[in-house]
Amino acid sequence: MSENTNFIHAIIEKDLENQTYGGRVSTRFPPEPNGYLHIGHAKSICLNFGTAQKYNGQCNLRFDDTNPIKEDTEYVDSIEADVRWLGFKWDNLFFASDYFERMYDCAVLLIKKGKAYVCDLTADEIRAHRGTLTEAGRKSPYQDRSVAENLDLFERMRKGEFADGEKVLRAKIDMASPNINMRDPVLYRISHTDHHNTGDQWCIYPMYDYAHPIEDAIEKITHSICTLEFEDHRPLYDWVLTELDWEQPPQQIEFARLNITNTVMSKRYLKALVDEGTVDGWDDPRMPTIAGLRRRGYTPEAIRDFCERIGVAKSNSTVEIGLLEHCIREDLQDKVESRMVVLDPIKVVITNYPKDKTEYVEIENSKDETKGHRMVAFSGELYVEREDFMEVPTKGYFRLFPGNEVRFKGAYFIRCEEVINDEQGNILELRCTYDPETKSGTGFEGRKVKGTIHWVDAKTAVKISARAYSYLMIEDEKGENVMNPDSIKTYAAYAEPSIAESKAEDRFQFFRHGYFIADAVLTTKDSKVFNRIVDLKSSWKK
RNA sequence: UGGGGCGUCGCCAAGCGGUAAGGCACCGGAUUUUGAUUCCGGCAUUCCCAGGUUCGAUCCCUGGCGCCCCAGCCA
Repeated sequence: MSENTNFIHAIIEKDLENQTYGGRVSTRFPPEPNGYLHIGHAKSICLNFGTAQKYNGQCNLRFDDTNPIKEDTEYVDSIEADVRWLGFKWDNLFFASDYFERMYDCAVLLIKKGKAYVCDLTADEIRAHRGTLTEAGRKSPYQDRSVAENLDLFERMRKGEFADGEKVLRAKIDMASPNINMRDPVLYRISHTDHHNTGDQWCIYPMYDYAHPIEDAIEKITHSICTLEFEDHRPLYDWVLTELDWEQPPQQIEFARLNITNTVMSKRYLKALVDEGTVDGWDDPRMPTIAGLRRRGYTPEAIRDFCERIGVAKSNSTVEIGLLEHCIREDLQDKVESRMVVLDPIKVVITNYPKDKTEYVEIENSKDETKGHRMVAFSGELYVEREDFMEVPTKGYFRLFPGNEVRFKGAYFIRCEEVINDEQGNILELRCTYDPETKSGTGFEGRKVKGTIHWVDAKTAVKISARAYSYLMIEDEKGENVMNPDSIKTYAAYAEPSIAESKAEDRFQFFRHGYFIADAVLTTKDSKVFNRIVDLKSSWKK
């Protein structure tokens, strides 16, 4: 699959060479089901599944559902669908919550070893005892409880004898550690909350730092790949597995999470956009979610290619959104057909074309000859793109302007003879003439024109409401991402009739507008000039 | 001046002591029935800075500087 290698592959190859895990490679993608997956997760998905594939290993999809307050089955369903859509198959699907009993047993073991204790301090008190970045913490007054008492208390915690926040189970490590994560971290908290998977079976839930290494170990994961912010947690990850005497413990490896210009990746922020109704939902085409990108017309291939190109390293970086756009253009380039759509129309009347006549001209569906041709209606009344005409051309402009002749794609040379304006000077229509000699395909060589433009026949065109999407976020003067007030634009557009026959997943290329898919659509050729995505959904579907 | 990371072209990113890959962007030029695509060509004497070791350093050492992360009973 991938040609590129990264530092994680290097670690794995060394482990393979040393037979660290008996030649096994096993990874996992462990999302918490508290939101939809976004492009940042795609990087992790491609890394984990891709790495497993590369070394003939295994990769599990595991829901890290240890905090019932934030989790929901809606999210697990969407996550499964998105991973599958991206083109990956998990070897096993697990829920961290399925290991709760086993985790409980491990906690009991730690207590028996004198490595964990029940603490009655309140959250605030624990914080106060933890010390600061530069000062050591103080030990909890409950740190020296007997094993028997801890065992009893922990069991009663599980039985529901205490209220939320009344007690926690803590690891007994080192309150003076320069690494704050090692200052007797909380292992279990009490939360009388129903869990999406275990219902009301539990009222104590394990913390990430305690649960994750056990989850990995149970699944015999060899390389537990996560993001940079967990680097400081690694000593705790290792501590848990060491105290539990796990053989061939997995190793945690961290990489830099993905940042993209003009894009906010924070799940908290994205959820707020959805909850406040700022966007239509998690799958709004402007969202950086997998579901949003899918509606916007992105293909799994393009997203995977993007993840391959950005690489994997440990330095914080921000990839330009242009690279993602390049990937979708390149992918669609040779697998999609072209259609003519005029987003912002100007009427063109061809004065010397026979009244009431309609002829059909042949236009190729793609540069790829195997995709065939179609017949498109052409008559004396047409629409062309407003930006394909300039009443007063700038230097170098070679599309339509008074006195200039251009080719109408697949049809004739057309010359603009006259501009009809209203009192305000707005262009109402263009009076043009055509030259019958110049019909496409006849081999006319008499003269050349510099420009070719697309058009749509006025009588047969279907009227569509096209939605054009721009970036959801833009940078302000300080370089901070802020909401783009013009992230969406609607056009009363015209399209050739064949568009109306396309299906929800069909994608097309619009001349000079980029690409679109039926249910959403498209990205543009040049994001600086034609930065739009067209959503045809609302219009032609009904 | 607690600890953990990171600093190679505008943006990503290889490189791991032997004399700076690749991609995106950008700039030329050729083809072109859409100023697109395709196609050729250009684009870091230099790797955060300063010393040192070495025949030789982006890679090793020392000292600076800059940026990111950590004080949730979130993940």
